[in-house]
Amino acid sequence: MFTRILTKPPQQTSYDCHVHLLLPPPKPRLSLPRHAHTTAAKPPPPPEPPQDATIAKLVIESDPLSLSETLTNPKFQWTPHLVDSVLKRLWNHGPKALQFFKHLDRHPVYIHSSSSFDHAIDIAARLRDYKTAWNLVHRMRSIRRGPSPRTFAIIAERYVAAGKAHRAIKVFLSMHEHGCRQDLNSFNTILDVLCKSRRVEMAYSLFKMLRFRFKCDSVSYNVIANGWCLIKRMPMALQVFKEMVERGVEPTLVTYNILLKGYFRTGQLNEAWEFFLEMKKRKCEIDVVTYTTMVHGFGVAGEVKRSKKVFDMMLREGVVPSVATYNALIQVLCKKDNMQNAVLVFEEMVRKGCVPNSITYNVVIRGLCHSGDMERALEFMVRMEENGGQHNVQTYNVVIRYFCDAGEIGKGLDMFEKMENGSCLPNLDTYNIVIGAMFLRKKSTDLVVAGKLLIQMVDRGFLPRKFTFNRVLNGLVLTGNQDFAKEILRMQSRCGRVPRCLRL
DNA sequence: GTAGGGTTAG
Repeated sequence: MFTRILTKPPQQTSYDCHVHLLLPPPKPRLSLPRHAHTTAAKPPPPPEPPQDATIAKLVIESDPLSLSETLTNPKFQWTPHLVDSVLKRLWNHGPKALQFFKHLDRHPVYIHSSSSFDHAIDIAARLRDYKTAWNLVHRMRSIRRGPSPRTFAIIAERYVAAGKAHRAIKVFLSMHEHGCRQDLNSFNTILDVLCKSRRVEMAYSLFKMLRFRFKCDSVSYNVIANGWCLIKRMPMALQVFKEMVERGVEPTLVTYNILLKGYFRTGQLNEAWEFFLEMKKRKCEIDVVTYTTMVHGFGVAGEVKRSKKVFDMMLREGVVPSVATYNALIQVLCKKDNMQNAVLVFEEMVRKGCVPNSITYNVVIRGLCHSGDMERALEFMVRMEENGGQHNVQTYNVVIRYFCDAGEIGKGLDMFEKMENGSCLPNLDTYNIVIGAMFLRKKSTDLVVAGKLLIQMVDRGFLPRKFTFNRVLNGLVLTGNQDFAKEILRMQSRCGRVPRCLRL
């Protein structure tokens, strides 16, 4: 059945309206106004200062060869903040982001700030282009803009994420060779990077090896205890807590909150409650984080009543709920109660003057999508924008996913298209969702779109999984698109570890 | 931006 449909010749279908999106990028539409050519009689009004979104779009659409010239146009008033914003906008188009950074680095007057260097290094390392990353480190040193401990934390984090935890530790140990001092803060940071990436054993060994050299403090112990909690090894977390007390380092409220969260993570609700009571008994100054942990912990475990009780207790005790507290409660109601109540709490927080953030909106939108109410989900998307919250990639991913799951592929693709226009670039998840959806309708033309999306994502510095490549290749071969399949096969062999497009 | 709470699905 499947192959019979797919071997039919491609037909013109309604989705063709989306295809233009996936064709080679259009010629730059954003050209600079040419005031120089206007008659001298009336000087034109001063042009609007270019915003980061406009610049990001310009960078994406412009030819790399003319980019340098474009960026040196005196119209652009470069500031570190503007450059950082543009880099953030281009986060999901790493090669273009680096192109932008490198071209602007040749600007006759403007000099990149250390924070822009850090962003660029982060982007290069995320693309696993370590050569570029280190070149940038040397460049920033040569113009005395760093590198800072922050720079090394970024590089270490990227190495760990790429499965190179040992390189990360080497980076930390060699910081001083790059003119950056090792201190307790940077030690705590490397421990945290390892722990957050679940390399807790390694962090603990490093900690035991160097704890006297750096005179470890409560932060170091908290980082390690939190690491054990993250991988649900409460006995180890408690042991670290014990060691801490034995060595005369005073546990803080942060320590208690970490352990409390650990009990919830491991599903030990009674222990969590006992621990909370103990905290109260010891006159520990319980704060909003403690309560948020409880509201979330009980709620996601299905104990909605207890979750609400804790929320009320918090109000009685005069602790003011934060956005995170409301987000926790709303999420709990979305998942374990019903959407009416979740929306009621949303309205209540607004009434009380607590401003919902993008996480709040995304939680509500996801809940509405999940309950099948796409219409209200879209209403909340509008509301989000009206209240100054920009849709982020998570917002789009949720809505696109649910449209596709509901079989409304066209609406999903419309949303995907809207993202590009609204200056929110798709990330790896988005591509996986949309490419996956191209197999649902069993249409031969959908597979061509899948192929084009695959090429686009590689161009933008994402490495698709082997599974994705094979799936698209098989689909194209089965539908008689041999030539296109060959093109994708060539791309696959080219893209290896570092995408070709990175070589500037 | 040295540590703790809130967005991912099945």
